[in-house]
Amino acid sequence: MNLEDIAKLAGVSRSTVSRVINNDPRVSDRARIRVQAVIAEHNFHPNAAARSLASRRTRVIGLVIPAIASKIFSDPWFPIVIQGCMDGCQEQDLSLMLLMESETDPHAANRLIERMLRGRQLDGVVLATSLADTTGTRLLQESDFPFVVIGRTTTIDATWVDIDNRHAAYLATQHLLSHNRRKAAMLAGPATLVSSLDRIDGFRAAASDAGIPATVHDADYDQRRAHDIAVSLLSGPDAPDAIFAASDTMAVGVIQAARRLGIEIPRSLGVMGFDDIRPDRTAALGISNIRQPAREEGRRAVDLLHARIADPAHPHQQVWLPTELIVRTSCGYHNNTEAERLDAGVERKEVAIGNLDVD
Amino acid sequence: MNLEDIAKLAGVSRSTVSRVINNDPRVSDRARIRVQAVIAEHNFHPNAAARSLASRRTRVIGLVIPAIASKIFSDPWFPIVIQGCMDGCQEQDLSLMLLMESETDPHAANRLIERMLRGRQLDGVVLATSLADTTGTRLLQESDFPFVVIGRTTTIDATWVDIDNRHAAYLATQHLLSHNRRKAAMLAGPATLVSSLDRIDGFRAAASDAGIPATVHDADYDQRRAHDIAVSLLSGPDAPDAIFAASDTMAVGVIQAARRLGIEIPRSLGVMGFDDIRPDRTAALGISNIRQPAREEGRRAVDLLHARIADPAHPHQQVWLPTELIVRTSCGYHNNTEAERLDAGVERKEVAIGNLDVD
DNA sequence: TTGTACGCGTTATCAG
DNA sequence: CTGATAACGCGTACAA
Repeated sequence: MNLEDIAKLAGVSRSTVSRVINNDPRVSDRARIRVQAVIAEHNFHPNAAARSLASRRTRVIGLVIPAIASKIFSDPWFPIVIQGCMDGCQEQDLSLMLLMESETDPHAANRLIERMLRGRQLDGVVLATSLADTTGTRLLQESDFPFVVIGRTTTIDATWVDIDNRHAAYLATQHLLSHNRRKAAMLAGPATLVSSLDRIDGFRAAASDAGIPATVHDADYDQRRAHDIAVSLLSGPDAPDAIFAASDTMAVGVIQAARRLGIEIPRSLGVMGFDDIRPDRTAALGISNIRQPAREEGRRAVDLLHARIADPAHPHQQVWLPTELIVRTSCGYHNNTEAERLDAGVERKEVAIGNLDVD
Repeated sequence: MNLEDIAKLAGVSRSTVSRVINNDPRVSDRARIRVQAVIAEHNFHPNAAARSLASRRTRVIGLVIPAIASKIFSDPWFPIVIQGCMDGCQEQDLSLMLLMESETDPHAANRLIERMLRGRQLDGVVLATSLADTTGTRLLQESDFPFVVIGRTTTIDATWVDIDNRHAAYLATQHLLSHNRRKAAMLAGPATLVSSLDRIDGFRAAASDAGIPATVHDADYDQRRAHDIAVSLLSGPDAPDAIFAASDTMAVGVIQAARRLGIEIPRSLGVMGFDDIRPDRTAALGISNIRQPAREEGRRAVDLLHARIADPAHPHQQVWLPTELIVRTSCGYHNNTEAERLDAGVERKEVAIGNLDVD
């Protein structure tokens, strides 16, 4: 069943049917109604391939997941971003294709992308995370292929959506150090991500402004590595009494380490997290952190991409999404009101008692 | 740039170029080499839409995520399955499209799928989880549209890949009850999933065979709900001394509850989990559980689908993937060797017994 | 082994 | 507002 068949049944030409399907206003109500009836009756759906062959549009966009993110895949952030992208696609009536770099063969990714681009399978792509190394992005840019990055770009002009990681990390660190801490450490994500660098930046600036010595350690967004590094730091000489983990996952690792070593949180050690993707968990552990609108990041990225596909000549847009400092108890108790609520053991919204159940 | 252009440059006809691209053996080496050179030189990639319009194949498959799974999305199982599907696609040179049911509008999903099917965007779909209610699947079946389910089907004949949830749950429960327990409870996933029902089945059978009273409670794969239910059970009269959580996430909720109530694990309470997607976490908490090959489930599903697309007439295939009982410490200490290792605080490998190789 | 010619199902252009 | 008709880029019988 195709346009021609529908046209015959409705007693009109193929063109008219096409116009009805594409909501072209130049159709009489009479014809439109007849055609719509036939379409509904036969549950007709136009052939996508023929459509995109003729229109040069596929209404499919890709979500490119860098190999590094495949670790992050087990991190809660990523699935939520996917969900956000799907939200956006649903709103814009687009389809979402998943493109993942192979962990083994780094070239496979570029070949895949190239095939997608030049084969015109996709109208555009969302890059799931902004990499410090933008050689991959260059290909897209030179081909004038529409793309949007989740995370700001540093070396090229592009359309992106991001949170202000530097500022957020600054505020987080400021809060972390607000209880007479002497020495700070940060467990950071991989330096290949712009977001990691920004968070490190914010941390360093805040520590410096507070006049507190600080060190940074790459824990690769891994709970276990965070745990191990924390154990090593906390049991070594001149141990830090404040640790900023660049993700909640890593913060949990720190808490596990503290427990193992019998270090009391927040009295002897302040811990700050990042993400708050699963508030139930972080709340249960009392982890103070920065809340990041992961789902909204995905949604907005798709929005921006859709706009960019519609008008590739439009200047690049940059969107900052807000974050929120969530104060719980892992950095210290902050006022009487809170302490009272805690003592009363009432249903604590964002406030948790010092009972740090390990994840 | 298209086939015609390449043909001209190579001094052959369009057909020959097409043959080269599709690895048709009926091409002279001389022509093949010339064509391949031109293709490489111009970095040519055939237009996907034109290809699928002519060949009636898209080389794209869909991964259908039921609305219920959107909660599961934050559960580690799901992202890993996606990864597995991508592995499979990479091997078979397919693309993966994500189809998610809307959480709000249940009909939107069917419309989406219908559009995909009848619009011939997809060669087939993988259904991410087997639902007890198969009305959605009927549509696919009646349309003779190739599909594979992750999770066995109960009311229809279909191709699927699954683990033996019932048997695994039976063994898990058996192990859980192997330390003089008096009363068992299970925190189950939603009854809309076949896997939930199977696990409940296995649990009930094992408890019954052991002559131990047992209750089942729906905790919806949610850590918080599991925690709350566990608190209520454990602080009520006639509290259970053995709890089987149908996911590790829920097991963590139980452990949190036990901690809060000062109940010692495993002495006063045995806890059993399921999944072992993140062995680092479960190992850190000492959770005994069933290990499920999530990534492999995704990969195999794609394999099966690919085969089914190639030969739709082939009888349905059913694949059982093996699980593994992972014994840690949350159900009790099992022998001196292990107890010693634990006391010595050495790195405990996991001890696996009853290795269930089914397949 | 190679080339010709037609068909795949739409969209888009243009004349009416 | 409507209907021919020409692309769109490729696969594939069929003929050579």
